[in-house]
Amino acid sequence: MLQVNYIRDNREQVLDRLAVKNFKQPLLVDEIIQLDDKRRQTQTNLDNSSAEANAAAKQVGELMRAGNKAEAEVLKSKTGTWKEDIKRIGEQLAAIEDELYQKLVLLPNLPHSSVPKGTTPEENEVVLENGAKPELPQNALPHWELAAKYNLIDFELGVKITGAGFPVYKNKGAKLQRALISFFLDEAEKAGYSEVMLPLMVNEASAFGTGQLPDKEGQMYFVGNDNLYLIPTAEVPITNMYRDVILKADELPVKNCGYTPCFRREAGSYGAHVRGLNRLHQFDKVEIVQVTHPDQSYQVHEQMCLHVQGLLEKLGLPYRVLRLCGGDMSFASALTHDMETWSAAQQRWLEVSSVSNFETFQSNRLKLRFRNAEGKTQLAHTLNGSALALPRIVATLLENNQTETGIKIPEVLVPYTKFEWIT
RNA sequence: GGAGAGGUGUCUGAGUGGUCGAAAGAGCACGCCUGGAAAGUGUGUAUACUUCAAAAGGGUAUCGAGGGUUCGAAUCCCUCCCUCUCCGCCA
Repeated sequence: MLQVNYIRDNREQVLDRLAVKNFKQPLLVDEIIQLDDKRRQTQTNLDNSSAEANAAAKQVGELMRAGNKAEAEVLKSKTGTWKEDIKRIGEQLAAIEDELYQKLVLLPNLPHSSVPKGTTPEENEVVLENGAKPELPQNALPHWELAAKYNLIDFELGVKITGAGFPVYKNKGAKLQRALISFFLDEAEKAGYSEVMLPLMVNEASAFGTGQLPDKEGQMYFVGNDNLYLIPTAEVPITNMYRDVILKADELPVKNCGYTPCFRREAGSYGAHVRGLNRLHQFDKVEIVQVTHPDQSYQVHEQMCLHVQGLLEKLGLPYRVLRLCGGDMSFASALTHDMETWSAAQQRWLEVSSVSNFETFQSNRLKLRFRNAEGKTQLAHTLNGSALALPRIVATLLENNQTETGIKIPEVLVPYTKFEWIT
C-alpha cells in the first residue's frame, strides 16, 4: 500500500510511474488526494469536538468536588450536543477512512526507474544468460516420463490421496527433495541468513500484511473452521514476524531464510504447460527475506539475485535473468528479477525464482519500521526471493542430466543425496 | 473440550470511575562524577493522526481487539482473541 503523504507530495511522479505499470485508473490518484483532504478536515472537526467535550467533563468533575452540584448538573445537560457531534463526525470519519482505504489498496506499487515499460512477458528484459544449454539425445524424455521410468515421483498416487497437483515423491525422488532443501538452507546460512521454521497456516492479519488479502484471496487454501489460510509462500509468515515492529537502525538488515511447503490453488490452470512438476498445488521452497534500510534495498536486491544465480551455477543449470516489465510485475513489487532455468527436454524456460524489492509497499501495511538517524520512525524496505523453488529445479535436473544409463546428480548435491546416479 | 485466573509502556509491576499517557523500579540514551570503568548521581525515554511555513508548543486517539453504560472508563457491562493453572484428550 502506498503512503498517502507520498502521493500528495509526488503526484506527478506517481502518475508517471503508474503508467509504466499500465495502471488503468489514473483518476484514482486525485480522488485519493481529495479524499485525504476531506479526511483531515473531518479529523480536525472531530478533535475539536472531543477537546470541548473533554474540557467540559473535566469541569464537571471539578464542580462536583467543590460541592457545586447544581452547576455541575447544568453543565451535564449541555453535553448532549457534543456527544451527538462526536458520534456523527466519528461515523463520517470512519466512512471516509474506509473509502480512502478502498481506493488506496487499488494502487499498485510504483515500479523502480529501471523497470522497462511493457505489458506482456515478451517485453521482459533479458539481463543475462548463463551456462550452455545441453544437447540431449533424440530419445530424451521430459521429466514426468523420467520420474515414472526411475520411480521417483508418482503423480497418480497423489491424485488418489489428495488430487491433481499433489505429487508423491518416492525413493531417490524423495531423497533428492530432502537433499535440495538442505543444500539451499545451508547455502542461505552461509550467506548470512538465519534459518526459521514457520507455521504453515496464517491468520487473516498476516495474509493481509503481505498483501495476499484482500486481492489474492482465491489463490490461497482457506481453513474455514479456524479462519486460517495455508501459506502460498514462506514470505508470508517470515515477513509477518516483523509486523508492528520498530527495529533499531543497527539491527538492519534483517536476513531470514526458511523452508516450507507452499500451497496454491492455481484455480483454472490445466493443460500441457502445467504437466508434471511445472505447476503444483503443493510444492517445496526455500525462501530468503531481508528487511533493509531504504538506502540499501537495491544493493541488497542485487546481492540476493547473485545468491540465487550462484545456486543455479553450483547445480550446473543453464539459466537466464529477466527484469520484469511493468505489466508483468506483481502488484506489490517495485522491481522483480525472475530466474529461469532451461528445461532441455521441454525446450522452454522455467521460472524457478523471483526476487523482488517491495520498498515500503509491504512495510506500510505491516507497520514495519526502524528508528532512523534522527530518532524518528521510518518504514523499512522488504525484499524476498525464492532460493529456490524445488519442483522446476527437479524437472530441469532430471531432464538436463539424463543419459543413456541414468541421471547424474550434480556434485554439490552428492554429499546430501549420498548417491551420484539415479538408475 | 470443561472449570478457574489473568492480559497495563522495552521489561517487572501499581492503579477498581475524574487531577491517568498512566506510580515505582529495571533497562536504555545523554550528562556529571572517575586516570578509566563499576557504583553513585541528574535529565530524558511510546505510537499514530492532526494544528503550525517550520521549530517550539498545542489538540485528538491508544492500558489485548471491538462495542456499550456514564458528563467522564485502564478501572463497570457485553462479545471476541490470547496467556496461565487444574481436569479431559493426545503426537
